[in-house]
Amino acid sequence: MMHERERWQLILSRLKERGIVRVADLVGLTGASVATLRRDLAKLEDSGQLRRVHGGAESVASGQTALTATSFDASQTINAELKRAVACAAADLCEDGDSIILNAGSTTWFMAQCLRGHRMQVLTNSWPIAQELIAHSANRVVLPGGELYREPGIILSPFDEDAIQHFAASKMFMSCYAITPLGVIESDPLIARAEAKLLSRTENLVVVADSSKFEARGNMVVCPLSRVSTVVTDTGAPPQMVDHLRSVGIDVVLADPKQMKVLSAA
Amino acid sequence: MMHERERWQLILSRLKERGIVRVADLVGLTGASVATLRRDLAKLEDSGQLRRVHGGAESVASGQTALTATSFDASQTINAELKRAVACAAADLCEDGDSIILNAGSTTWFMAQCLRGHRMQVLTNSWPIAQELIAHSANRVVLPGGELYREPGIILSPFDEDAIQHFAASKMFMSCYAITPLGVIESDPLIARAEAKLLSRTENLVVVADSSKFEARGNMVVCPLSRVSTVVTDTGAPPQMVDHLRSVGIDVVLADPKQMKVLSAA
DNA sequence: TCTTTCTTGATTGACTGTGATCGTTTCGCG
DNA sequence: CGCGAAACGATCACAGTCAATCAAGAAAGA
Repeated sequence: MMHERERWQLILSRLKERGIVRVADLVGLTGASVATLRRDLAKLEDSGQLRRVHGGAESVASGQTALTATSFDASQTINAELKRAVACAAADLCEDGDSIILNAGSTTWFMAQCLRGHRMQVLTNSWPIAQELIAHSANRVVLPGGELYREPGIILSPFDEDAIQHFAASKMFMSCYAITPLGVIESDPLIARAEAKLLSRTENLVVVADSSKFEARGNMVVCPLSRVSTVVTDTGAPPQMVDHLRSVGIDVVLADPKQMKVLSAA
Repeated sequence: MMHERERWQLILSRLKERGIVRVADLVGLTGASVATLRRDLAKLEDSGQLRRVHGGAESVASGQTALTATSFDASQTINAELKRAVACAAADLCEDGDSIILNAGSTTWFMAQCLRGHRMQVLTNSWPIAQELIAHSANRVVLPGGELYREPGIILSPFDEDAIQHFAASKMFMSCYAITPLGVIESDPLIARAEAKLLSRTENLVVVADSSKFEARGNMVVCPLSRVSTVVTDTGAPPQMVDHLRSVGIDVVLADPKQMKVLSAA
């Protein structure tokens, strides 16, 4: 006999994977009866952890917010090796005593893991990054005000007044949806706005983007390339794109995922 | 025969491995009787090290960091029963759709646990409360901007500009250091200031304070009693203090820790 | 040694979660 | 539009679990 909470965990994890579950599937998955599973779904809906639909339940995240951002755990698995290498190389650009900004993103989250030994001031609008830094590093953490969106773990605010207007950073490390000759691209207007707001607190923008980010996609331009000081990517980046970036005066750092260390810096 | 502490260690380590333990499992694991193990679980829950559920107990930090555990171990052990009763009674004052404020405090943290079924907007400057609400409830969470202080898990900012200036709450629930005829008392000036700032976003102040909070101590007055609408405390509160609060027009709710439900409301 | 206190284990009645069975509602297809 | 199949909510009986109580044993102190 499986415990109630175990079933809940199982249901929620399955829901996270697929976005929707059917009661019949859950019967096979948990071994419980349909009546019990219906009760489970009712309770989980009461506590807001899913939304029931006819035939099963769907993830509450998909319909709850207007954000198009993907769930954090999901994006974490895509190109994890590349992102880790890029994050590691970016972390090498930091020094103790710096004040830096990390926007919400999987690459910056990997970067936060590389900052365990550092002692800096870090401004971030990402809940998981703040969590990582507070729990496992000596860095000071500053947060912007706003609503905490559950599923992407991002703090967003529609207002301009904010305590972070008093924050001055030596560098901002920005993870993005894509980077093209038009500039740094995001897919969601609210997120783009939040990143632009963070960007106003520094003059030095370091874009961290693994080589898959050089495809043109997305539609919200956060800032033009002229605003970018440095791009940290991996050795798989398209050479003509690297050349172009360098031709407009951007430092490009290429991290080798095999060696997990910096190979070249323009 | 196994010693009490050995069992506790065993229970907690098992809880760390899996996210959940059943009483029946523990019988086989420790050799003790179910009655003893129930008592163990009750004690461990009182000290905040796990959460009892029907059939056993689950990890209090499912997917969370050690932050909540470390920051609340100290205050959680003090009057946990009273605080839980007070928190539960205070949660009954909330309705779905409300916008409320919870300041950082152990009583308000217990209260957050009572809000699992609710659907409200909650503004809080407490990291562990935000964590609890995001992970286990359907409530929306709003955070003020500022620095996140590690050990108490509080977000503080020396500046006035903040996105929360756009927040309007129907109620604020305030946990405090003490409450005296002079008003609501805190021990730290920075915390007092943060609470005063939160307080400015609502007209309705509900102070949640177990009966031990009526001793005069501390030195920072957050606000006078005239600002207080309601006090939620337990049946152990000094009668003359209850009378005095009522004489100045404050609603007093007395929660009975034995029955875990509201007995009287003035 | 005797007493006091604490811990333990068994018993009781009440409660909760579970699964099966109803009748009803909803969905999908012709 | 109407029909059948599937899904749903309500209800009931059963099993497992819970809190309270009491008695027995162990540990600590006088």
